[in-house]
Amino acid sequence: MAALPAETAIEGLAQVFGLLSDPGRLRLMAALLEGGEMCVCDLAAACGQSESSVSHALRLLRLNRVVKVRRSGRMAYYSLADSHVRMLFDLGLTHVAHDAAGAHD
Amino acid sequence: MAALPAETAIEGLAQVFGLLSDPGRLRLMAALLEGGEMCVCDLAAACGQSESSVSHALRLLRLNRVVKVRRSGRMAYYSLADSHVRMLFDLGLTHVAHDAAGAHD
DNA sequence: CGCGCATGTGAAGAAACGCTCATATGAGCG
DNA sequence: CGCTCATATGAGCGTTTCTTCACATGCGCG
Repeated sequence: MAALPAETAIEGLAQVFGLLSDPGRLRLMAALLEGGEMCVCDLAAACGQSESSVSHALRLLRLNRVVKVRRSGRMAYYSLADSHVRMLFDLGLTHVAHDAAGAHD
Repeated sequence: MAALPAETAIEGLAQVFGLLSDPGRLRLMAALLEGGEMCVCDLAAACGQSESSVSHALRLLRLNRVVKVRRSGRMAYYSLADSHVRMLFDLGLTHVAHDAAGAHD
């Protein structure tokens, strides 16, 4: 990684932030931040989404190592894979708060 | 903010991360992180985008207080509004690096 | 003082995204 | 053993988002 590592990095960043740009996925992550570990149906109920869309969303998050899954019988228990999400949340909220306080469109 | 501040916060977070989910905008922000303050045409040249799309992108970023503008004659010099972007960048890159190292799909 | 460059904006087409419906797999239970 | 529940996946559709083109504004220069 010498010439333009920025290019690959930029693409990766866009992908990661893209995962965080959907309210539905954000709710799932927020629920996991609070609940620690939850199964798909509880997640769906807690976030007010269909189990299908939750499953689709979790697949994306799983493929990007944002969440991890533990299986027990026919249940799948999801949890956050690392602490980056919490930091990203807090940092994002800081900007949102600052933004709302300052001004907006 | 008592009952469900989460809902408003979630929407705000999604919007902020949505701004960061586009490679074009990310490149602009990266250029500003390095260059400090740049005009639209230099930004367009540095990021390999049309001046029009740069102008559109900068408008979004401006409306969300991510960048600020200083006008001098017919030129418009843009710079980052605060340090959140740099922190978000670093944190995002940490996840990308960790993700790439661990595994992916 | 009119022409050109830097920038800003609106509209339209293309592409990406998320949601829902239908269906598949696999585990537990009667 | 067959049925049902929890989850996973694929296809189709509606909506949003990005890019481009065309044109508007405003400053500076000859």
